[in-house]
Amino acid sequence: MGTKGENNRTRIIEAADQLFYKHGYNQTSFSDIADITGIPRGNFYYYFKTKDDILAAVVEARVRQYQEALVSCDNATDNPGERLHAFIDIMAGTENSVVDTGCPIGSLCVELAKDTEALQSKSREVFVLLRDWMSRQFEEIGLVDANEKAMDLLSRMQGIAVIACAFKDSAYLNRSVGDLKSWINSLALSSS
Amino acid sequence: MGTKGENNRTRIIEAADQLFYKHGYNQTSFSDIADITGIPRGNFYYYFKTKDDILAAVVEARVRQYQEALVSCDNATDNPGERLHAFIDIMAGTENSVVDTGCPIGSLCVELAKDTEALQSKSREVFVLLRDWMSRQFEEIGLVDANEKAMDLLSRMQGIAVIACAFKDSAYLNRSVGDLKSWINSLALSSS
DNA sequence: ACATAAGTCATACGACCGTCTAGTATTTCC
DNA sequence: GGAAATACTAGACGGTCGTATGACTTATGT
Repeated sequence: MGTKGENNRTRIIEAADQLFYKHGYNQTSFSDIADITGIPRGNFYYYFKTKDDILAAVVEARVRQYQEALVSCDNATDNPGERLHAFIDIMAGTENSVVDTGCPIGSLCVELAKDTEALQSKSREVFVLLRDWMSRQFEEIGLVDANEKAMDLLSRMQGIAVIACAFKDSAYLNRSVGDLKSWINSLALSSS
Repeated sequence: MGTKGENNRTRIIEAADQLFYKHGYNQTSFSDIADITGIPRGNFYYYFKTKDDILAAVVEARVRQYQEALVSCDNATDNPGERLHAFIDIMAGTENSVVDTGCPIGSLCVELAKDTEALQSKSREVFVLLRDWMSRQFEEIGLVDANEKAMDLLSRMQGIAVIACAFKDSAYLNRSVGDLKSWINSLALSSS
């Protein structure tokens, strides 16, 4: 495949990524993507056979992107608690987007839970990546129920995103991010 | 307005309520509602001028329904902690639906956050009702930050719903409901 | 009883959806 | 330098969407 082909493909994925987040998967049309990229609507079929294929490519791009983010959390410090803090700060850093539109991962999963099972399990892949990484951090802290704590952390972050978005309340988001970090600190203390 | 007219109107709202939950607002068409109710699609315009009007009616119906549920929580016991437990049990009682489709309130709010502001603030009304009621319970417990605790409880319930739904994990939901009740108990203890 | 309104219905509109195809450029390689 | 493969384009298809309208039927009030 030539460079131009790869380039167009990538631009479609990037535009779709934004739009799936800002307007949802079902509410994003090929025309919307065409308007942003300048690539005519009719020839998306050349790059992707179906809209579902675009979703799969977007999810795979997000997985790669979060993998990189987790690596930089890993490199930032040797302390697993601080690593988790660093990850939480990623969400806090996108405060405005979260309040406007919710969590990109969570909102996609919830939307696709109302669609086909195939789309749903695809969208779950990002959550699985995060959960496994979080579980590894809690393990390193020394918790026996690391996997459960990972689910809890994921859950609390999702709850914060939903409520901050529903109430358009960034003050709540910031307070809760602080609470979350304190919770992690208390877990680290109690296991040492 | 005659009784037959009211009857059809109500049947439309009830069918829309189900469908907005199971398939989402945007993914529910007038045809879908027509198929369930048997009322011809073209005919909806008589009862509701726009689709947004149907949403407003559905949200108002949900507010009334939750108001009744909260009254029955109020009547069940004088202990505010137990009242909160009773409310949590409502979610636990719909376990299968939550795992399949998520929280009816939260998923609607997140979906409509990607639409117009008008739809968004309408859908928020249910959350406001619950938050205020929860806040009153925490006040009665004796907490000075009752409103913040109400937001936290709402948030944790939403997080549980999102994660249980995304991972299709009802075991996680049940464990977390238990954790939530313990958390409420510990709040009640620490303030007495 | 009859006029007026409320309720019901079938049909159609224009717009947009995701998908597909037939054809045109462009590159690759013998 | 010409053929074969690859990259790209534009237009059109059948379908469904939310909305609107005009006519028909039933109920209401006098």
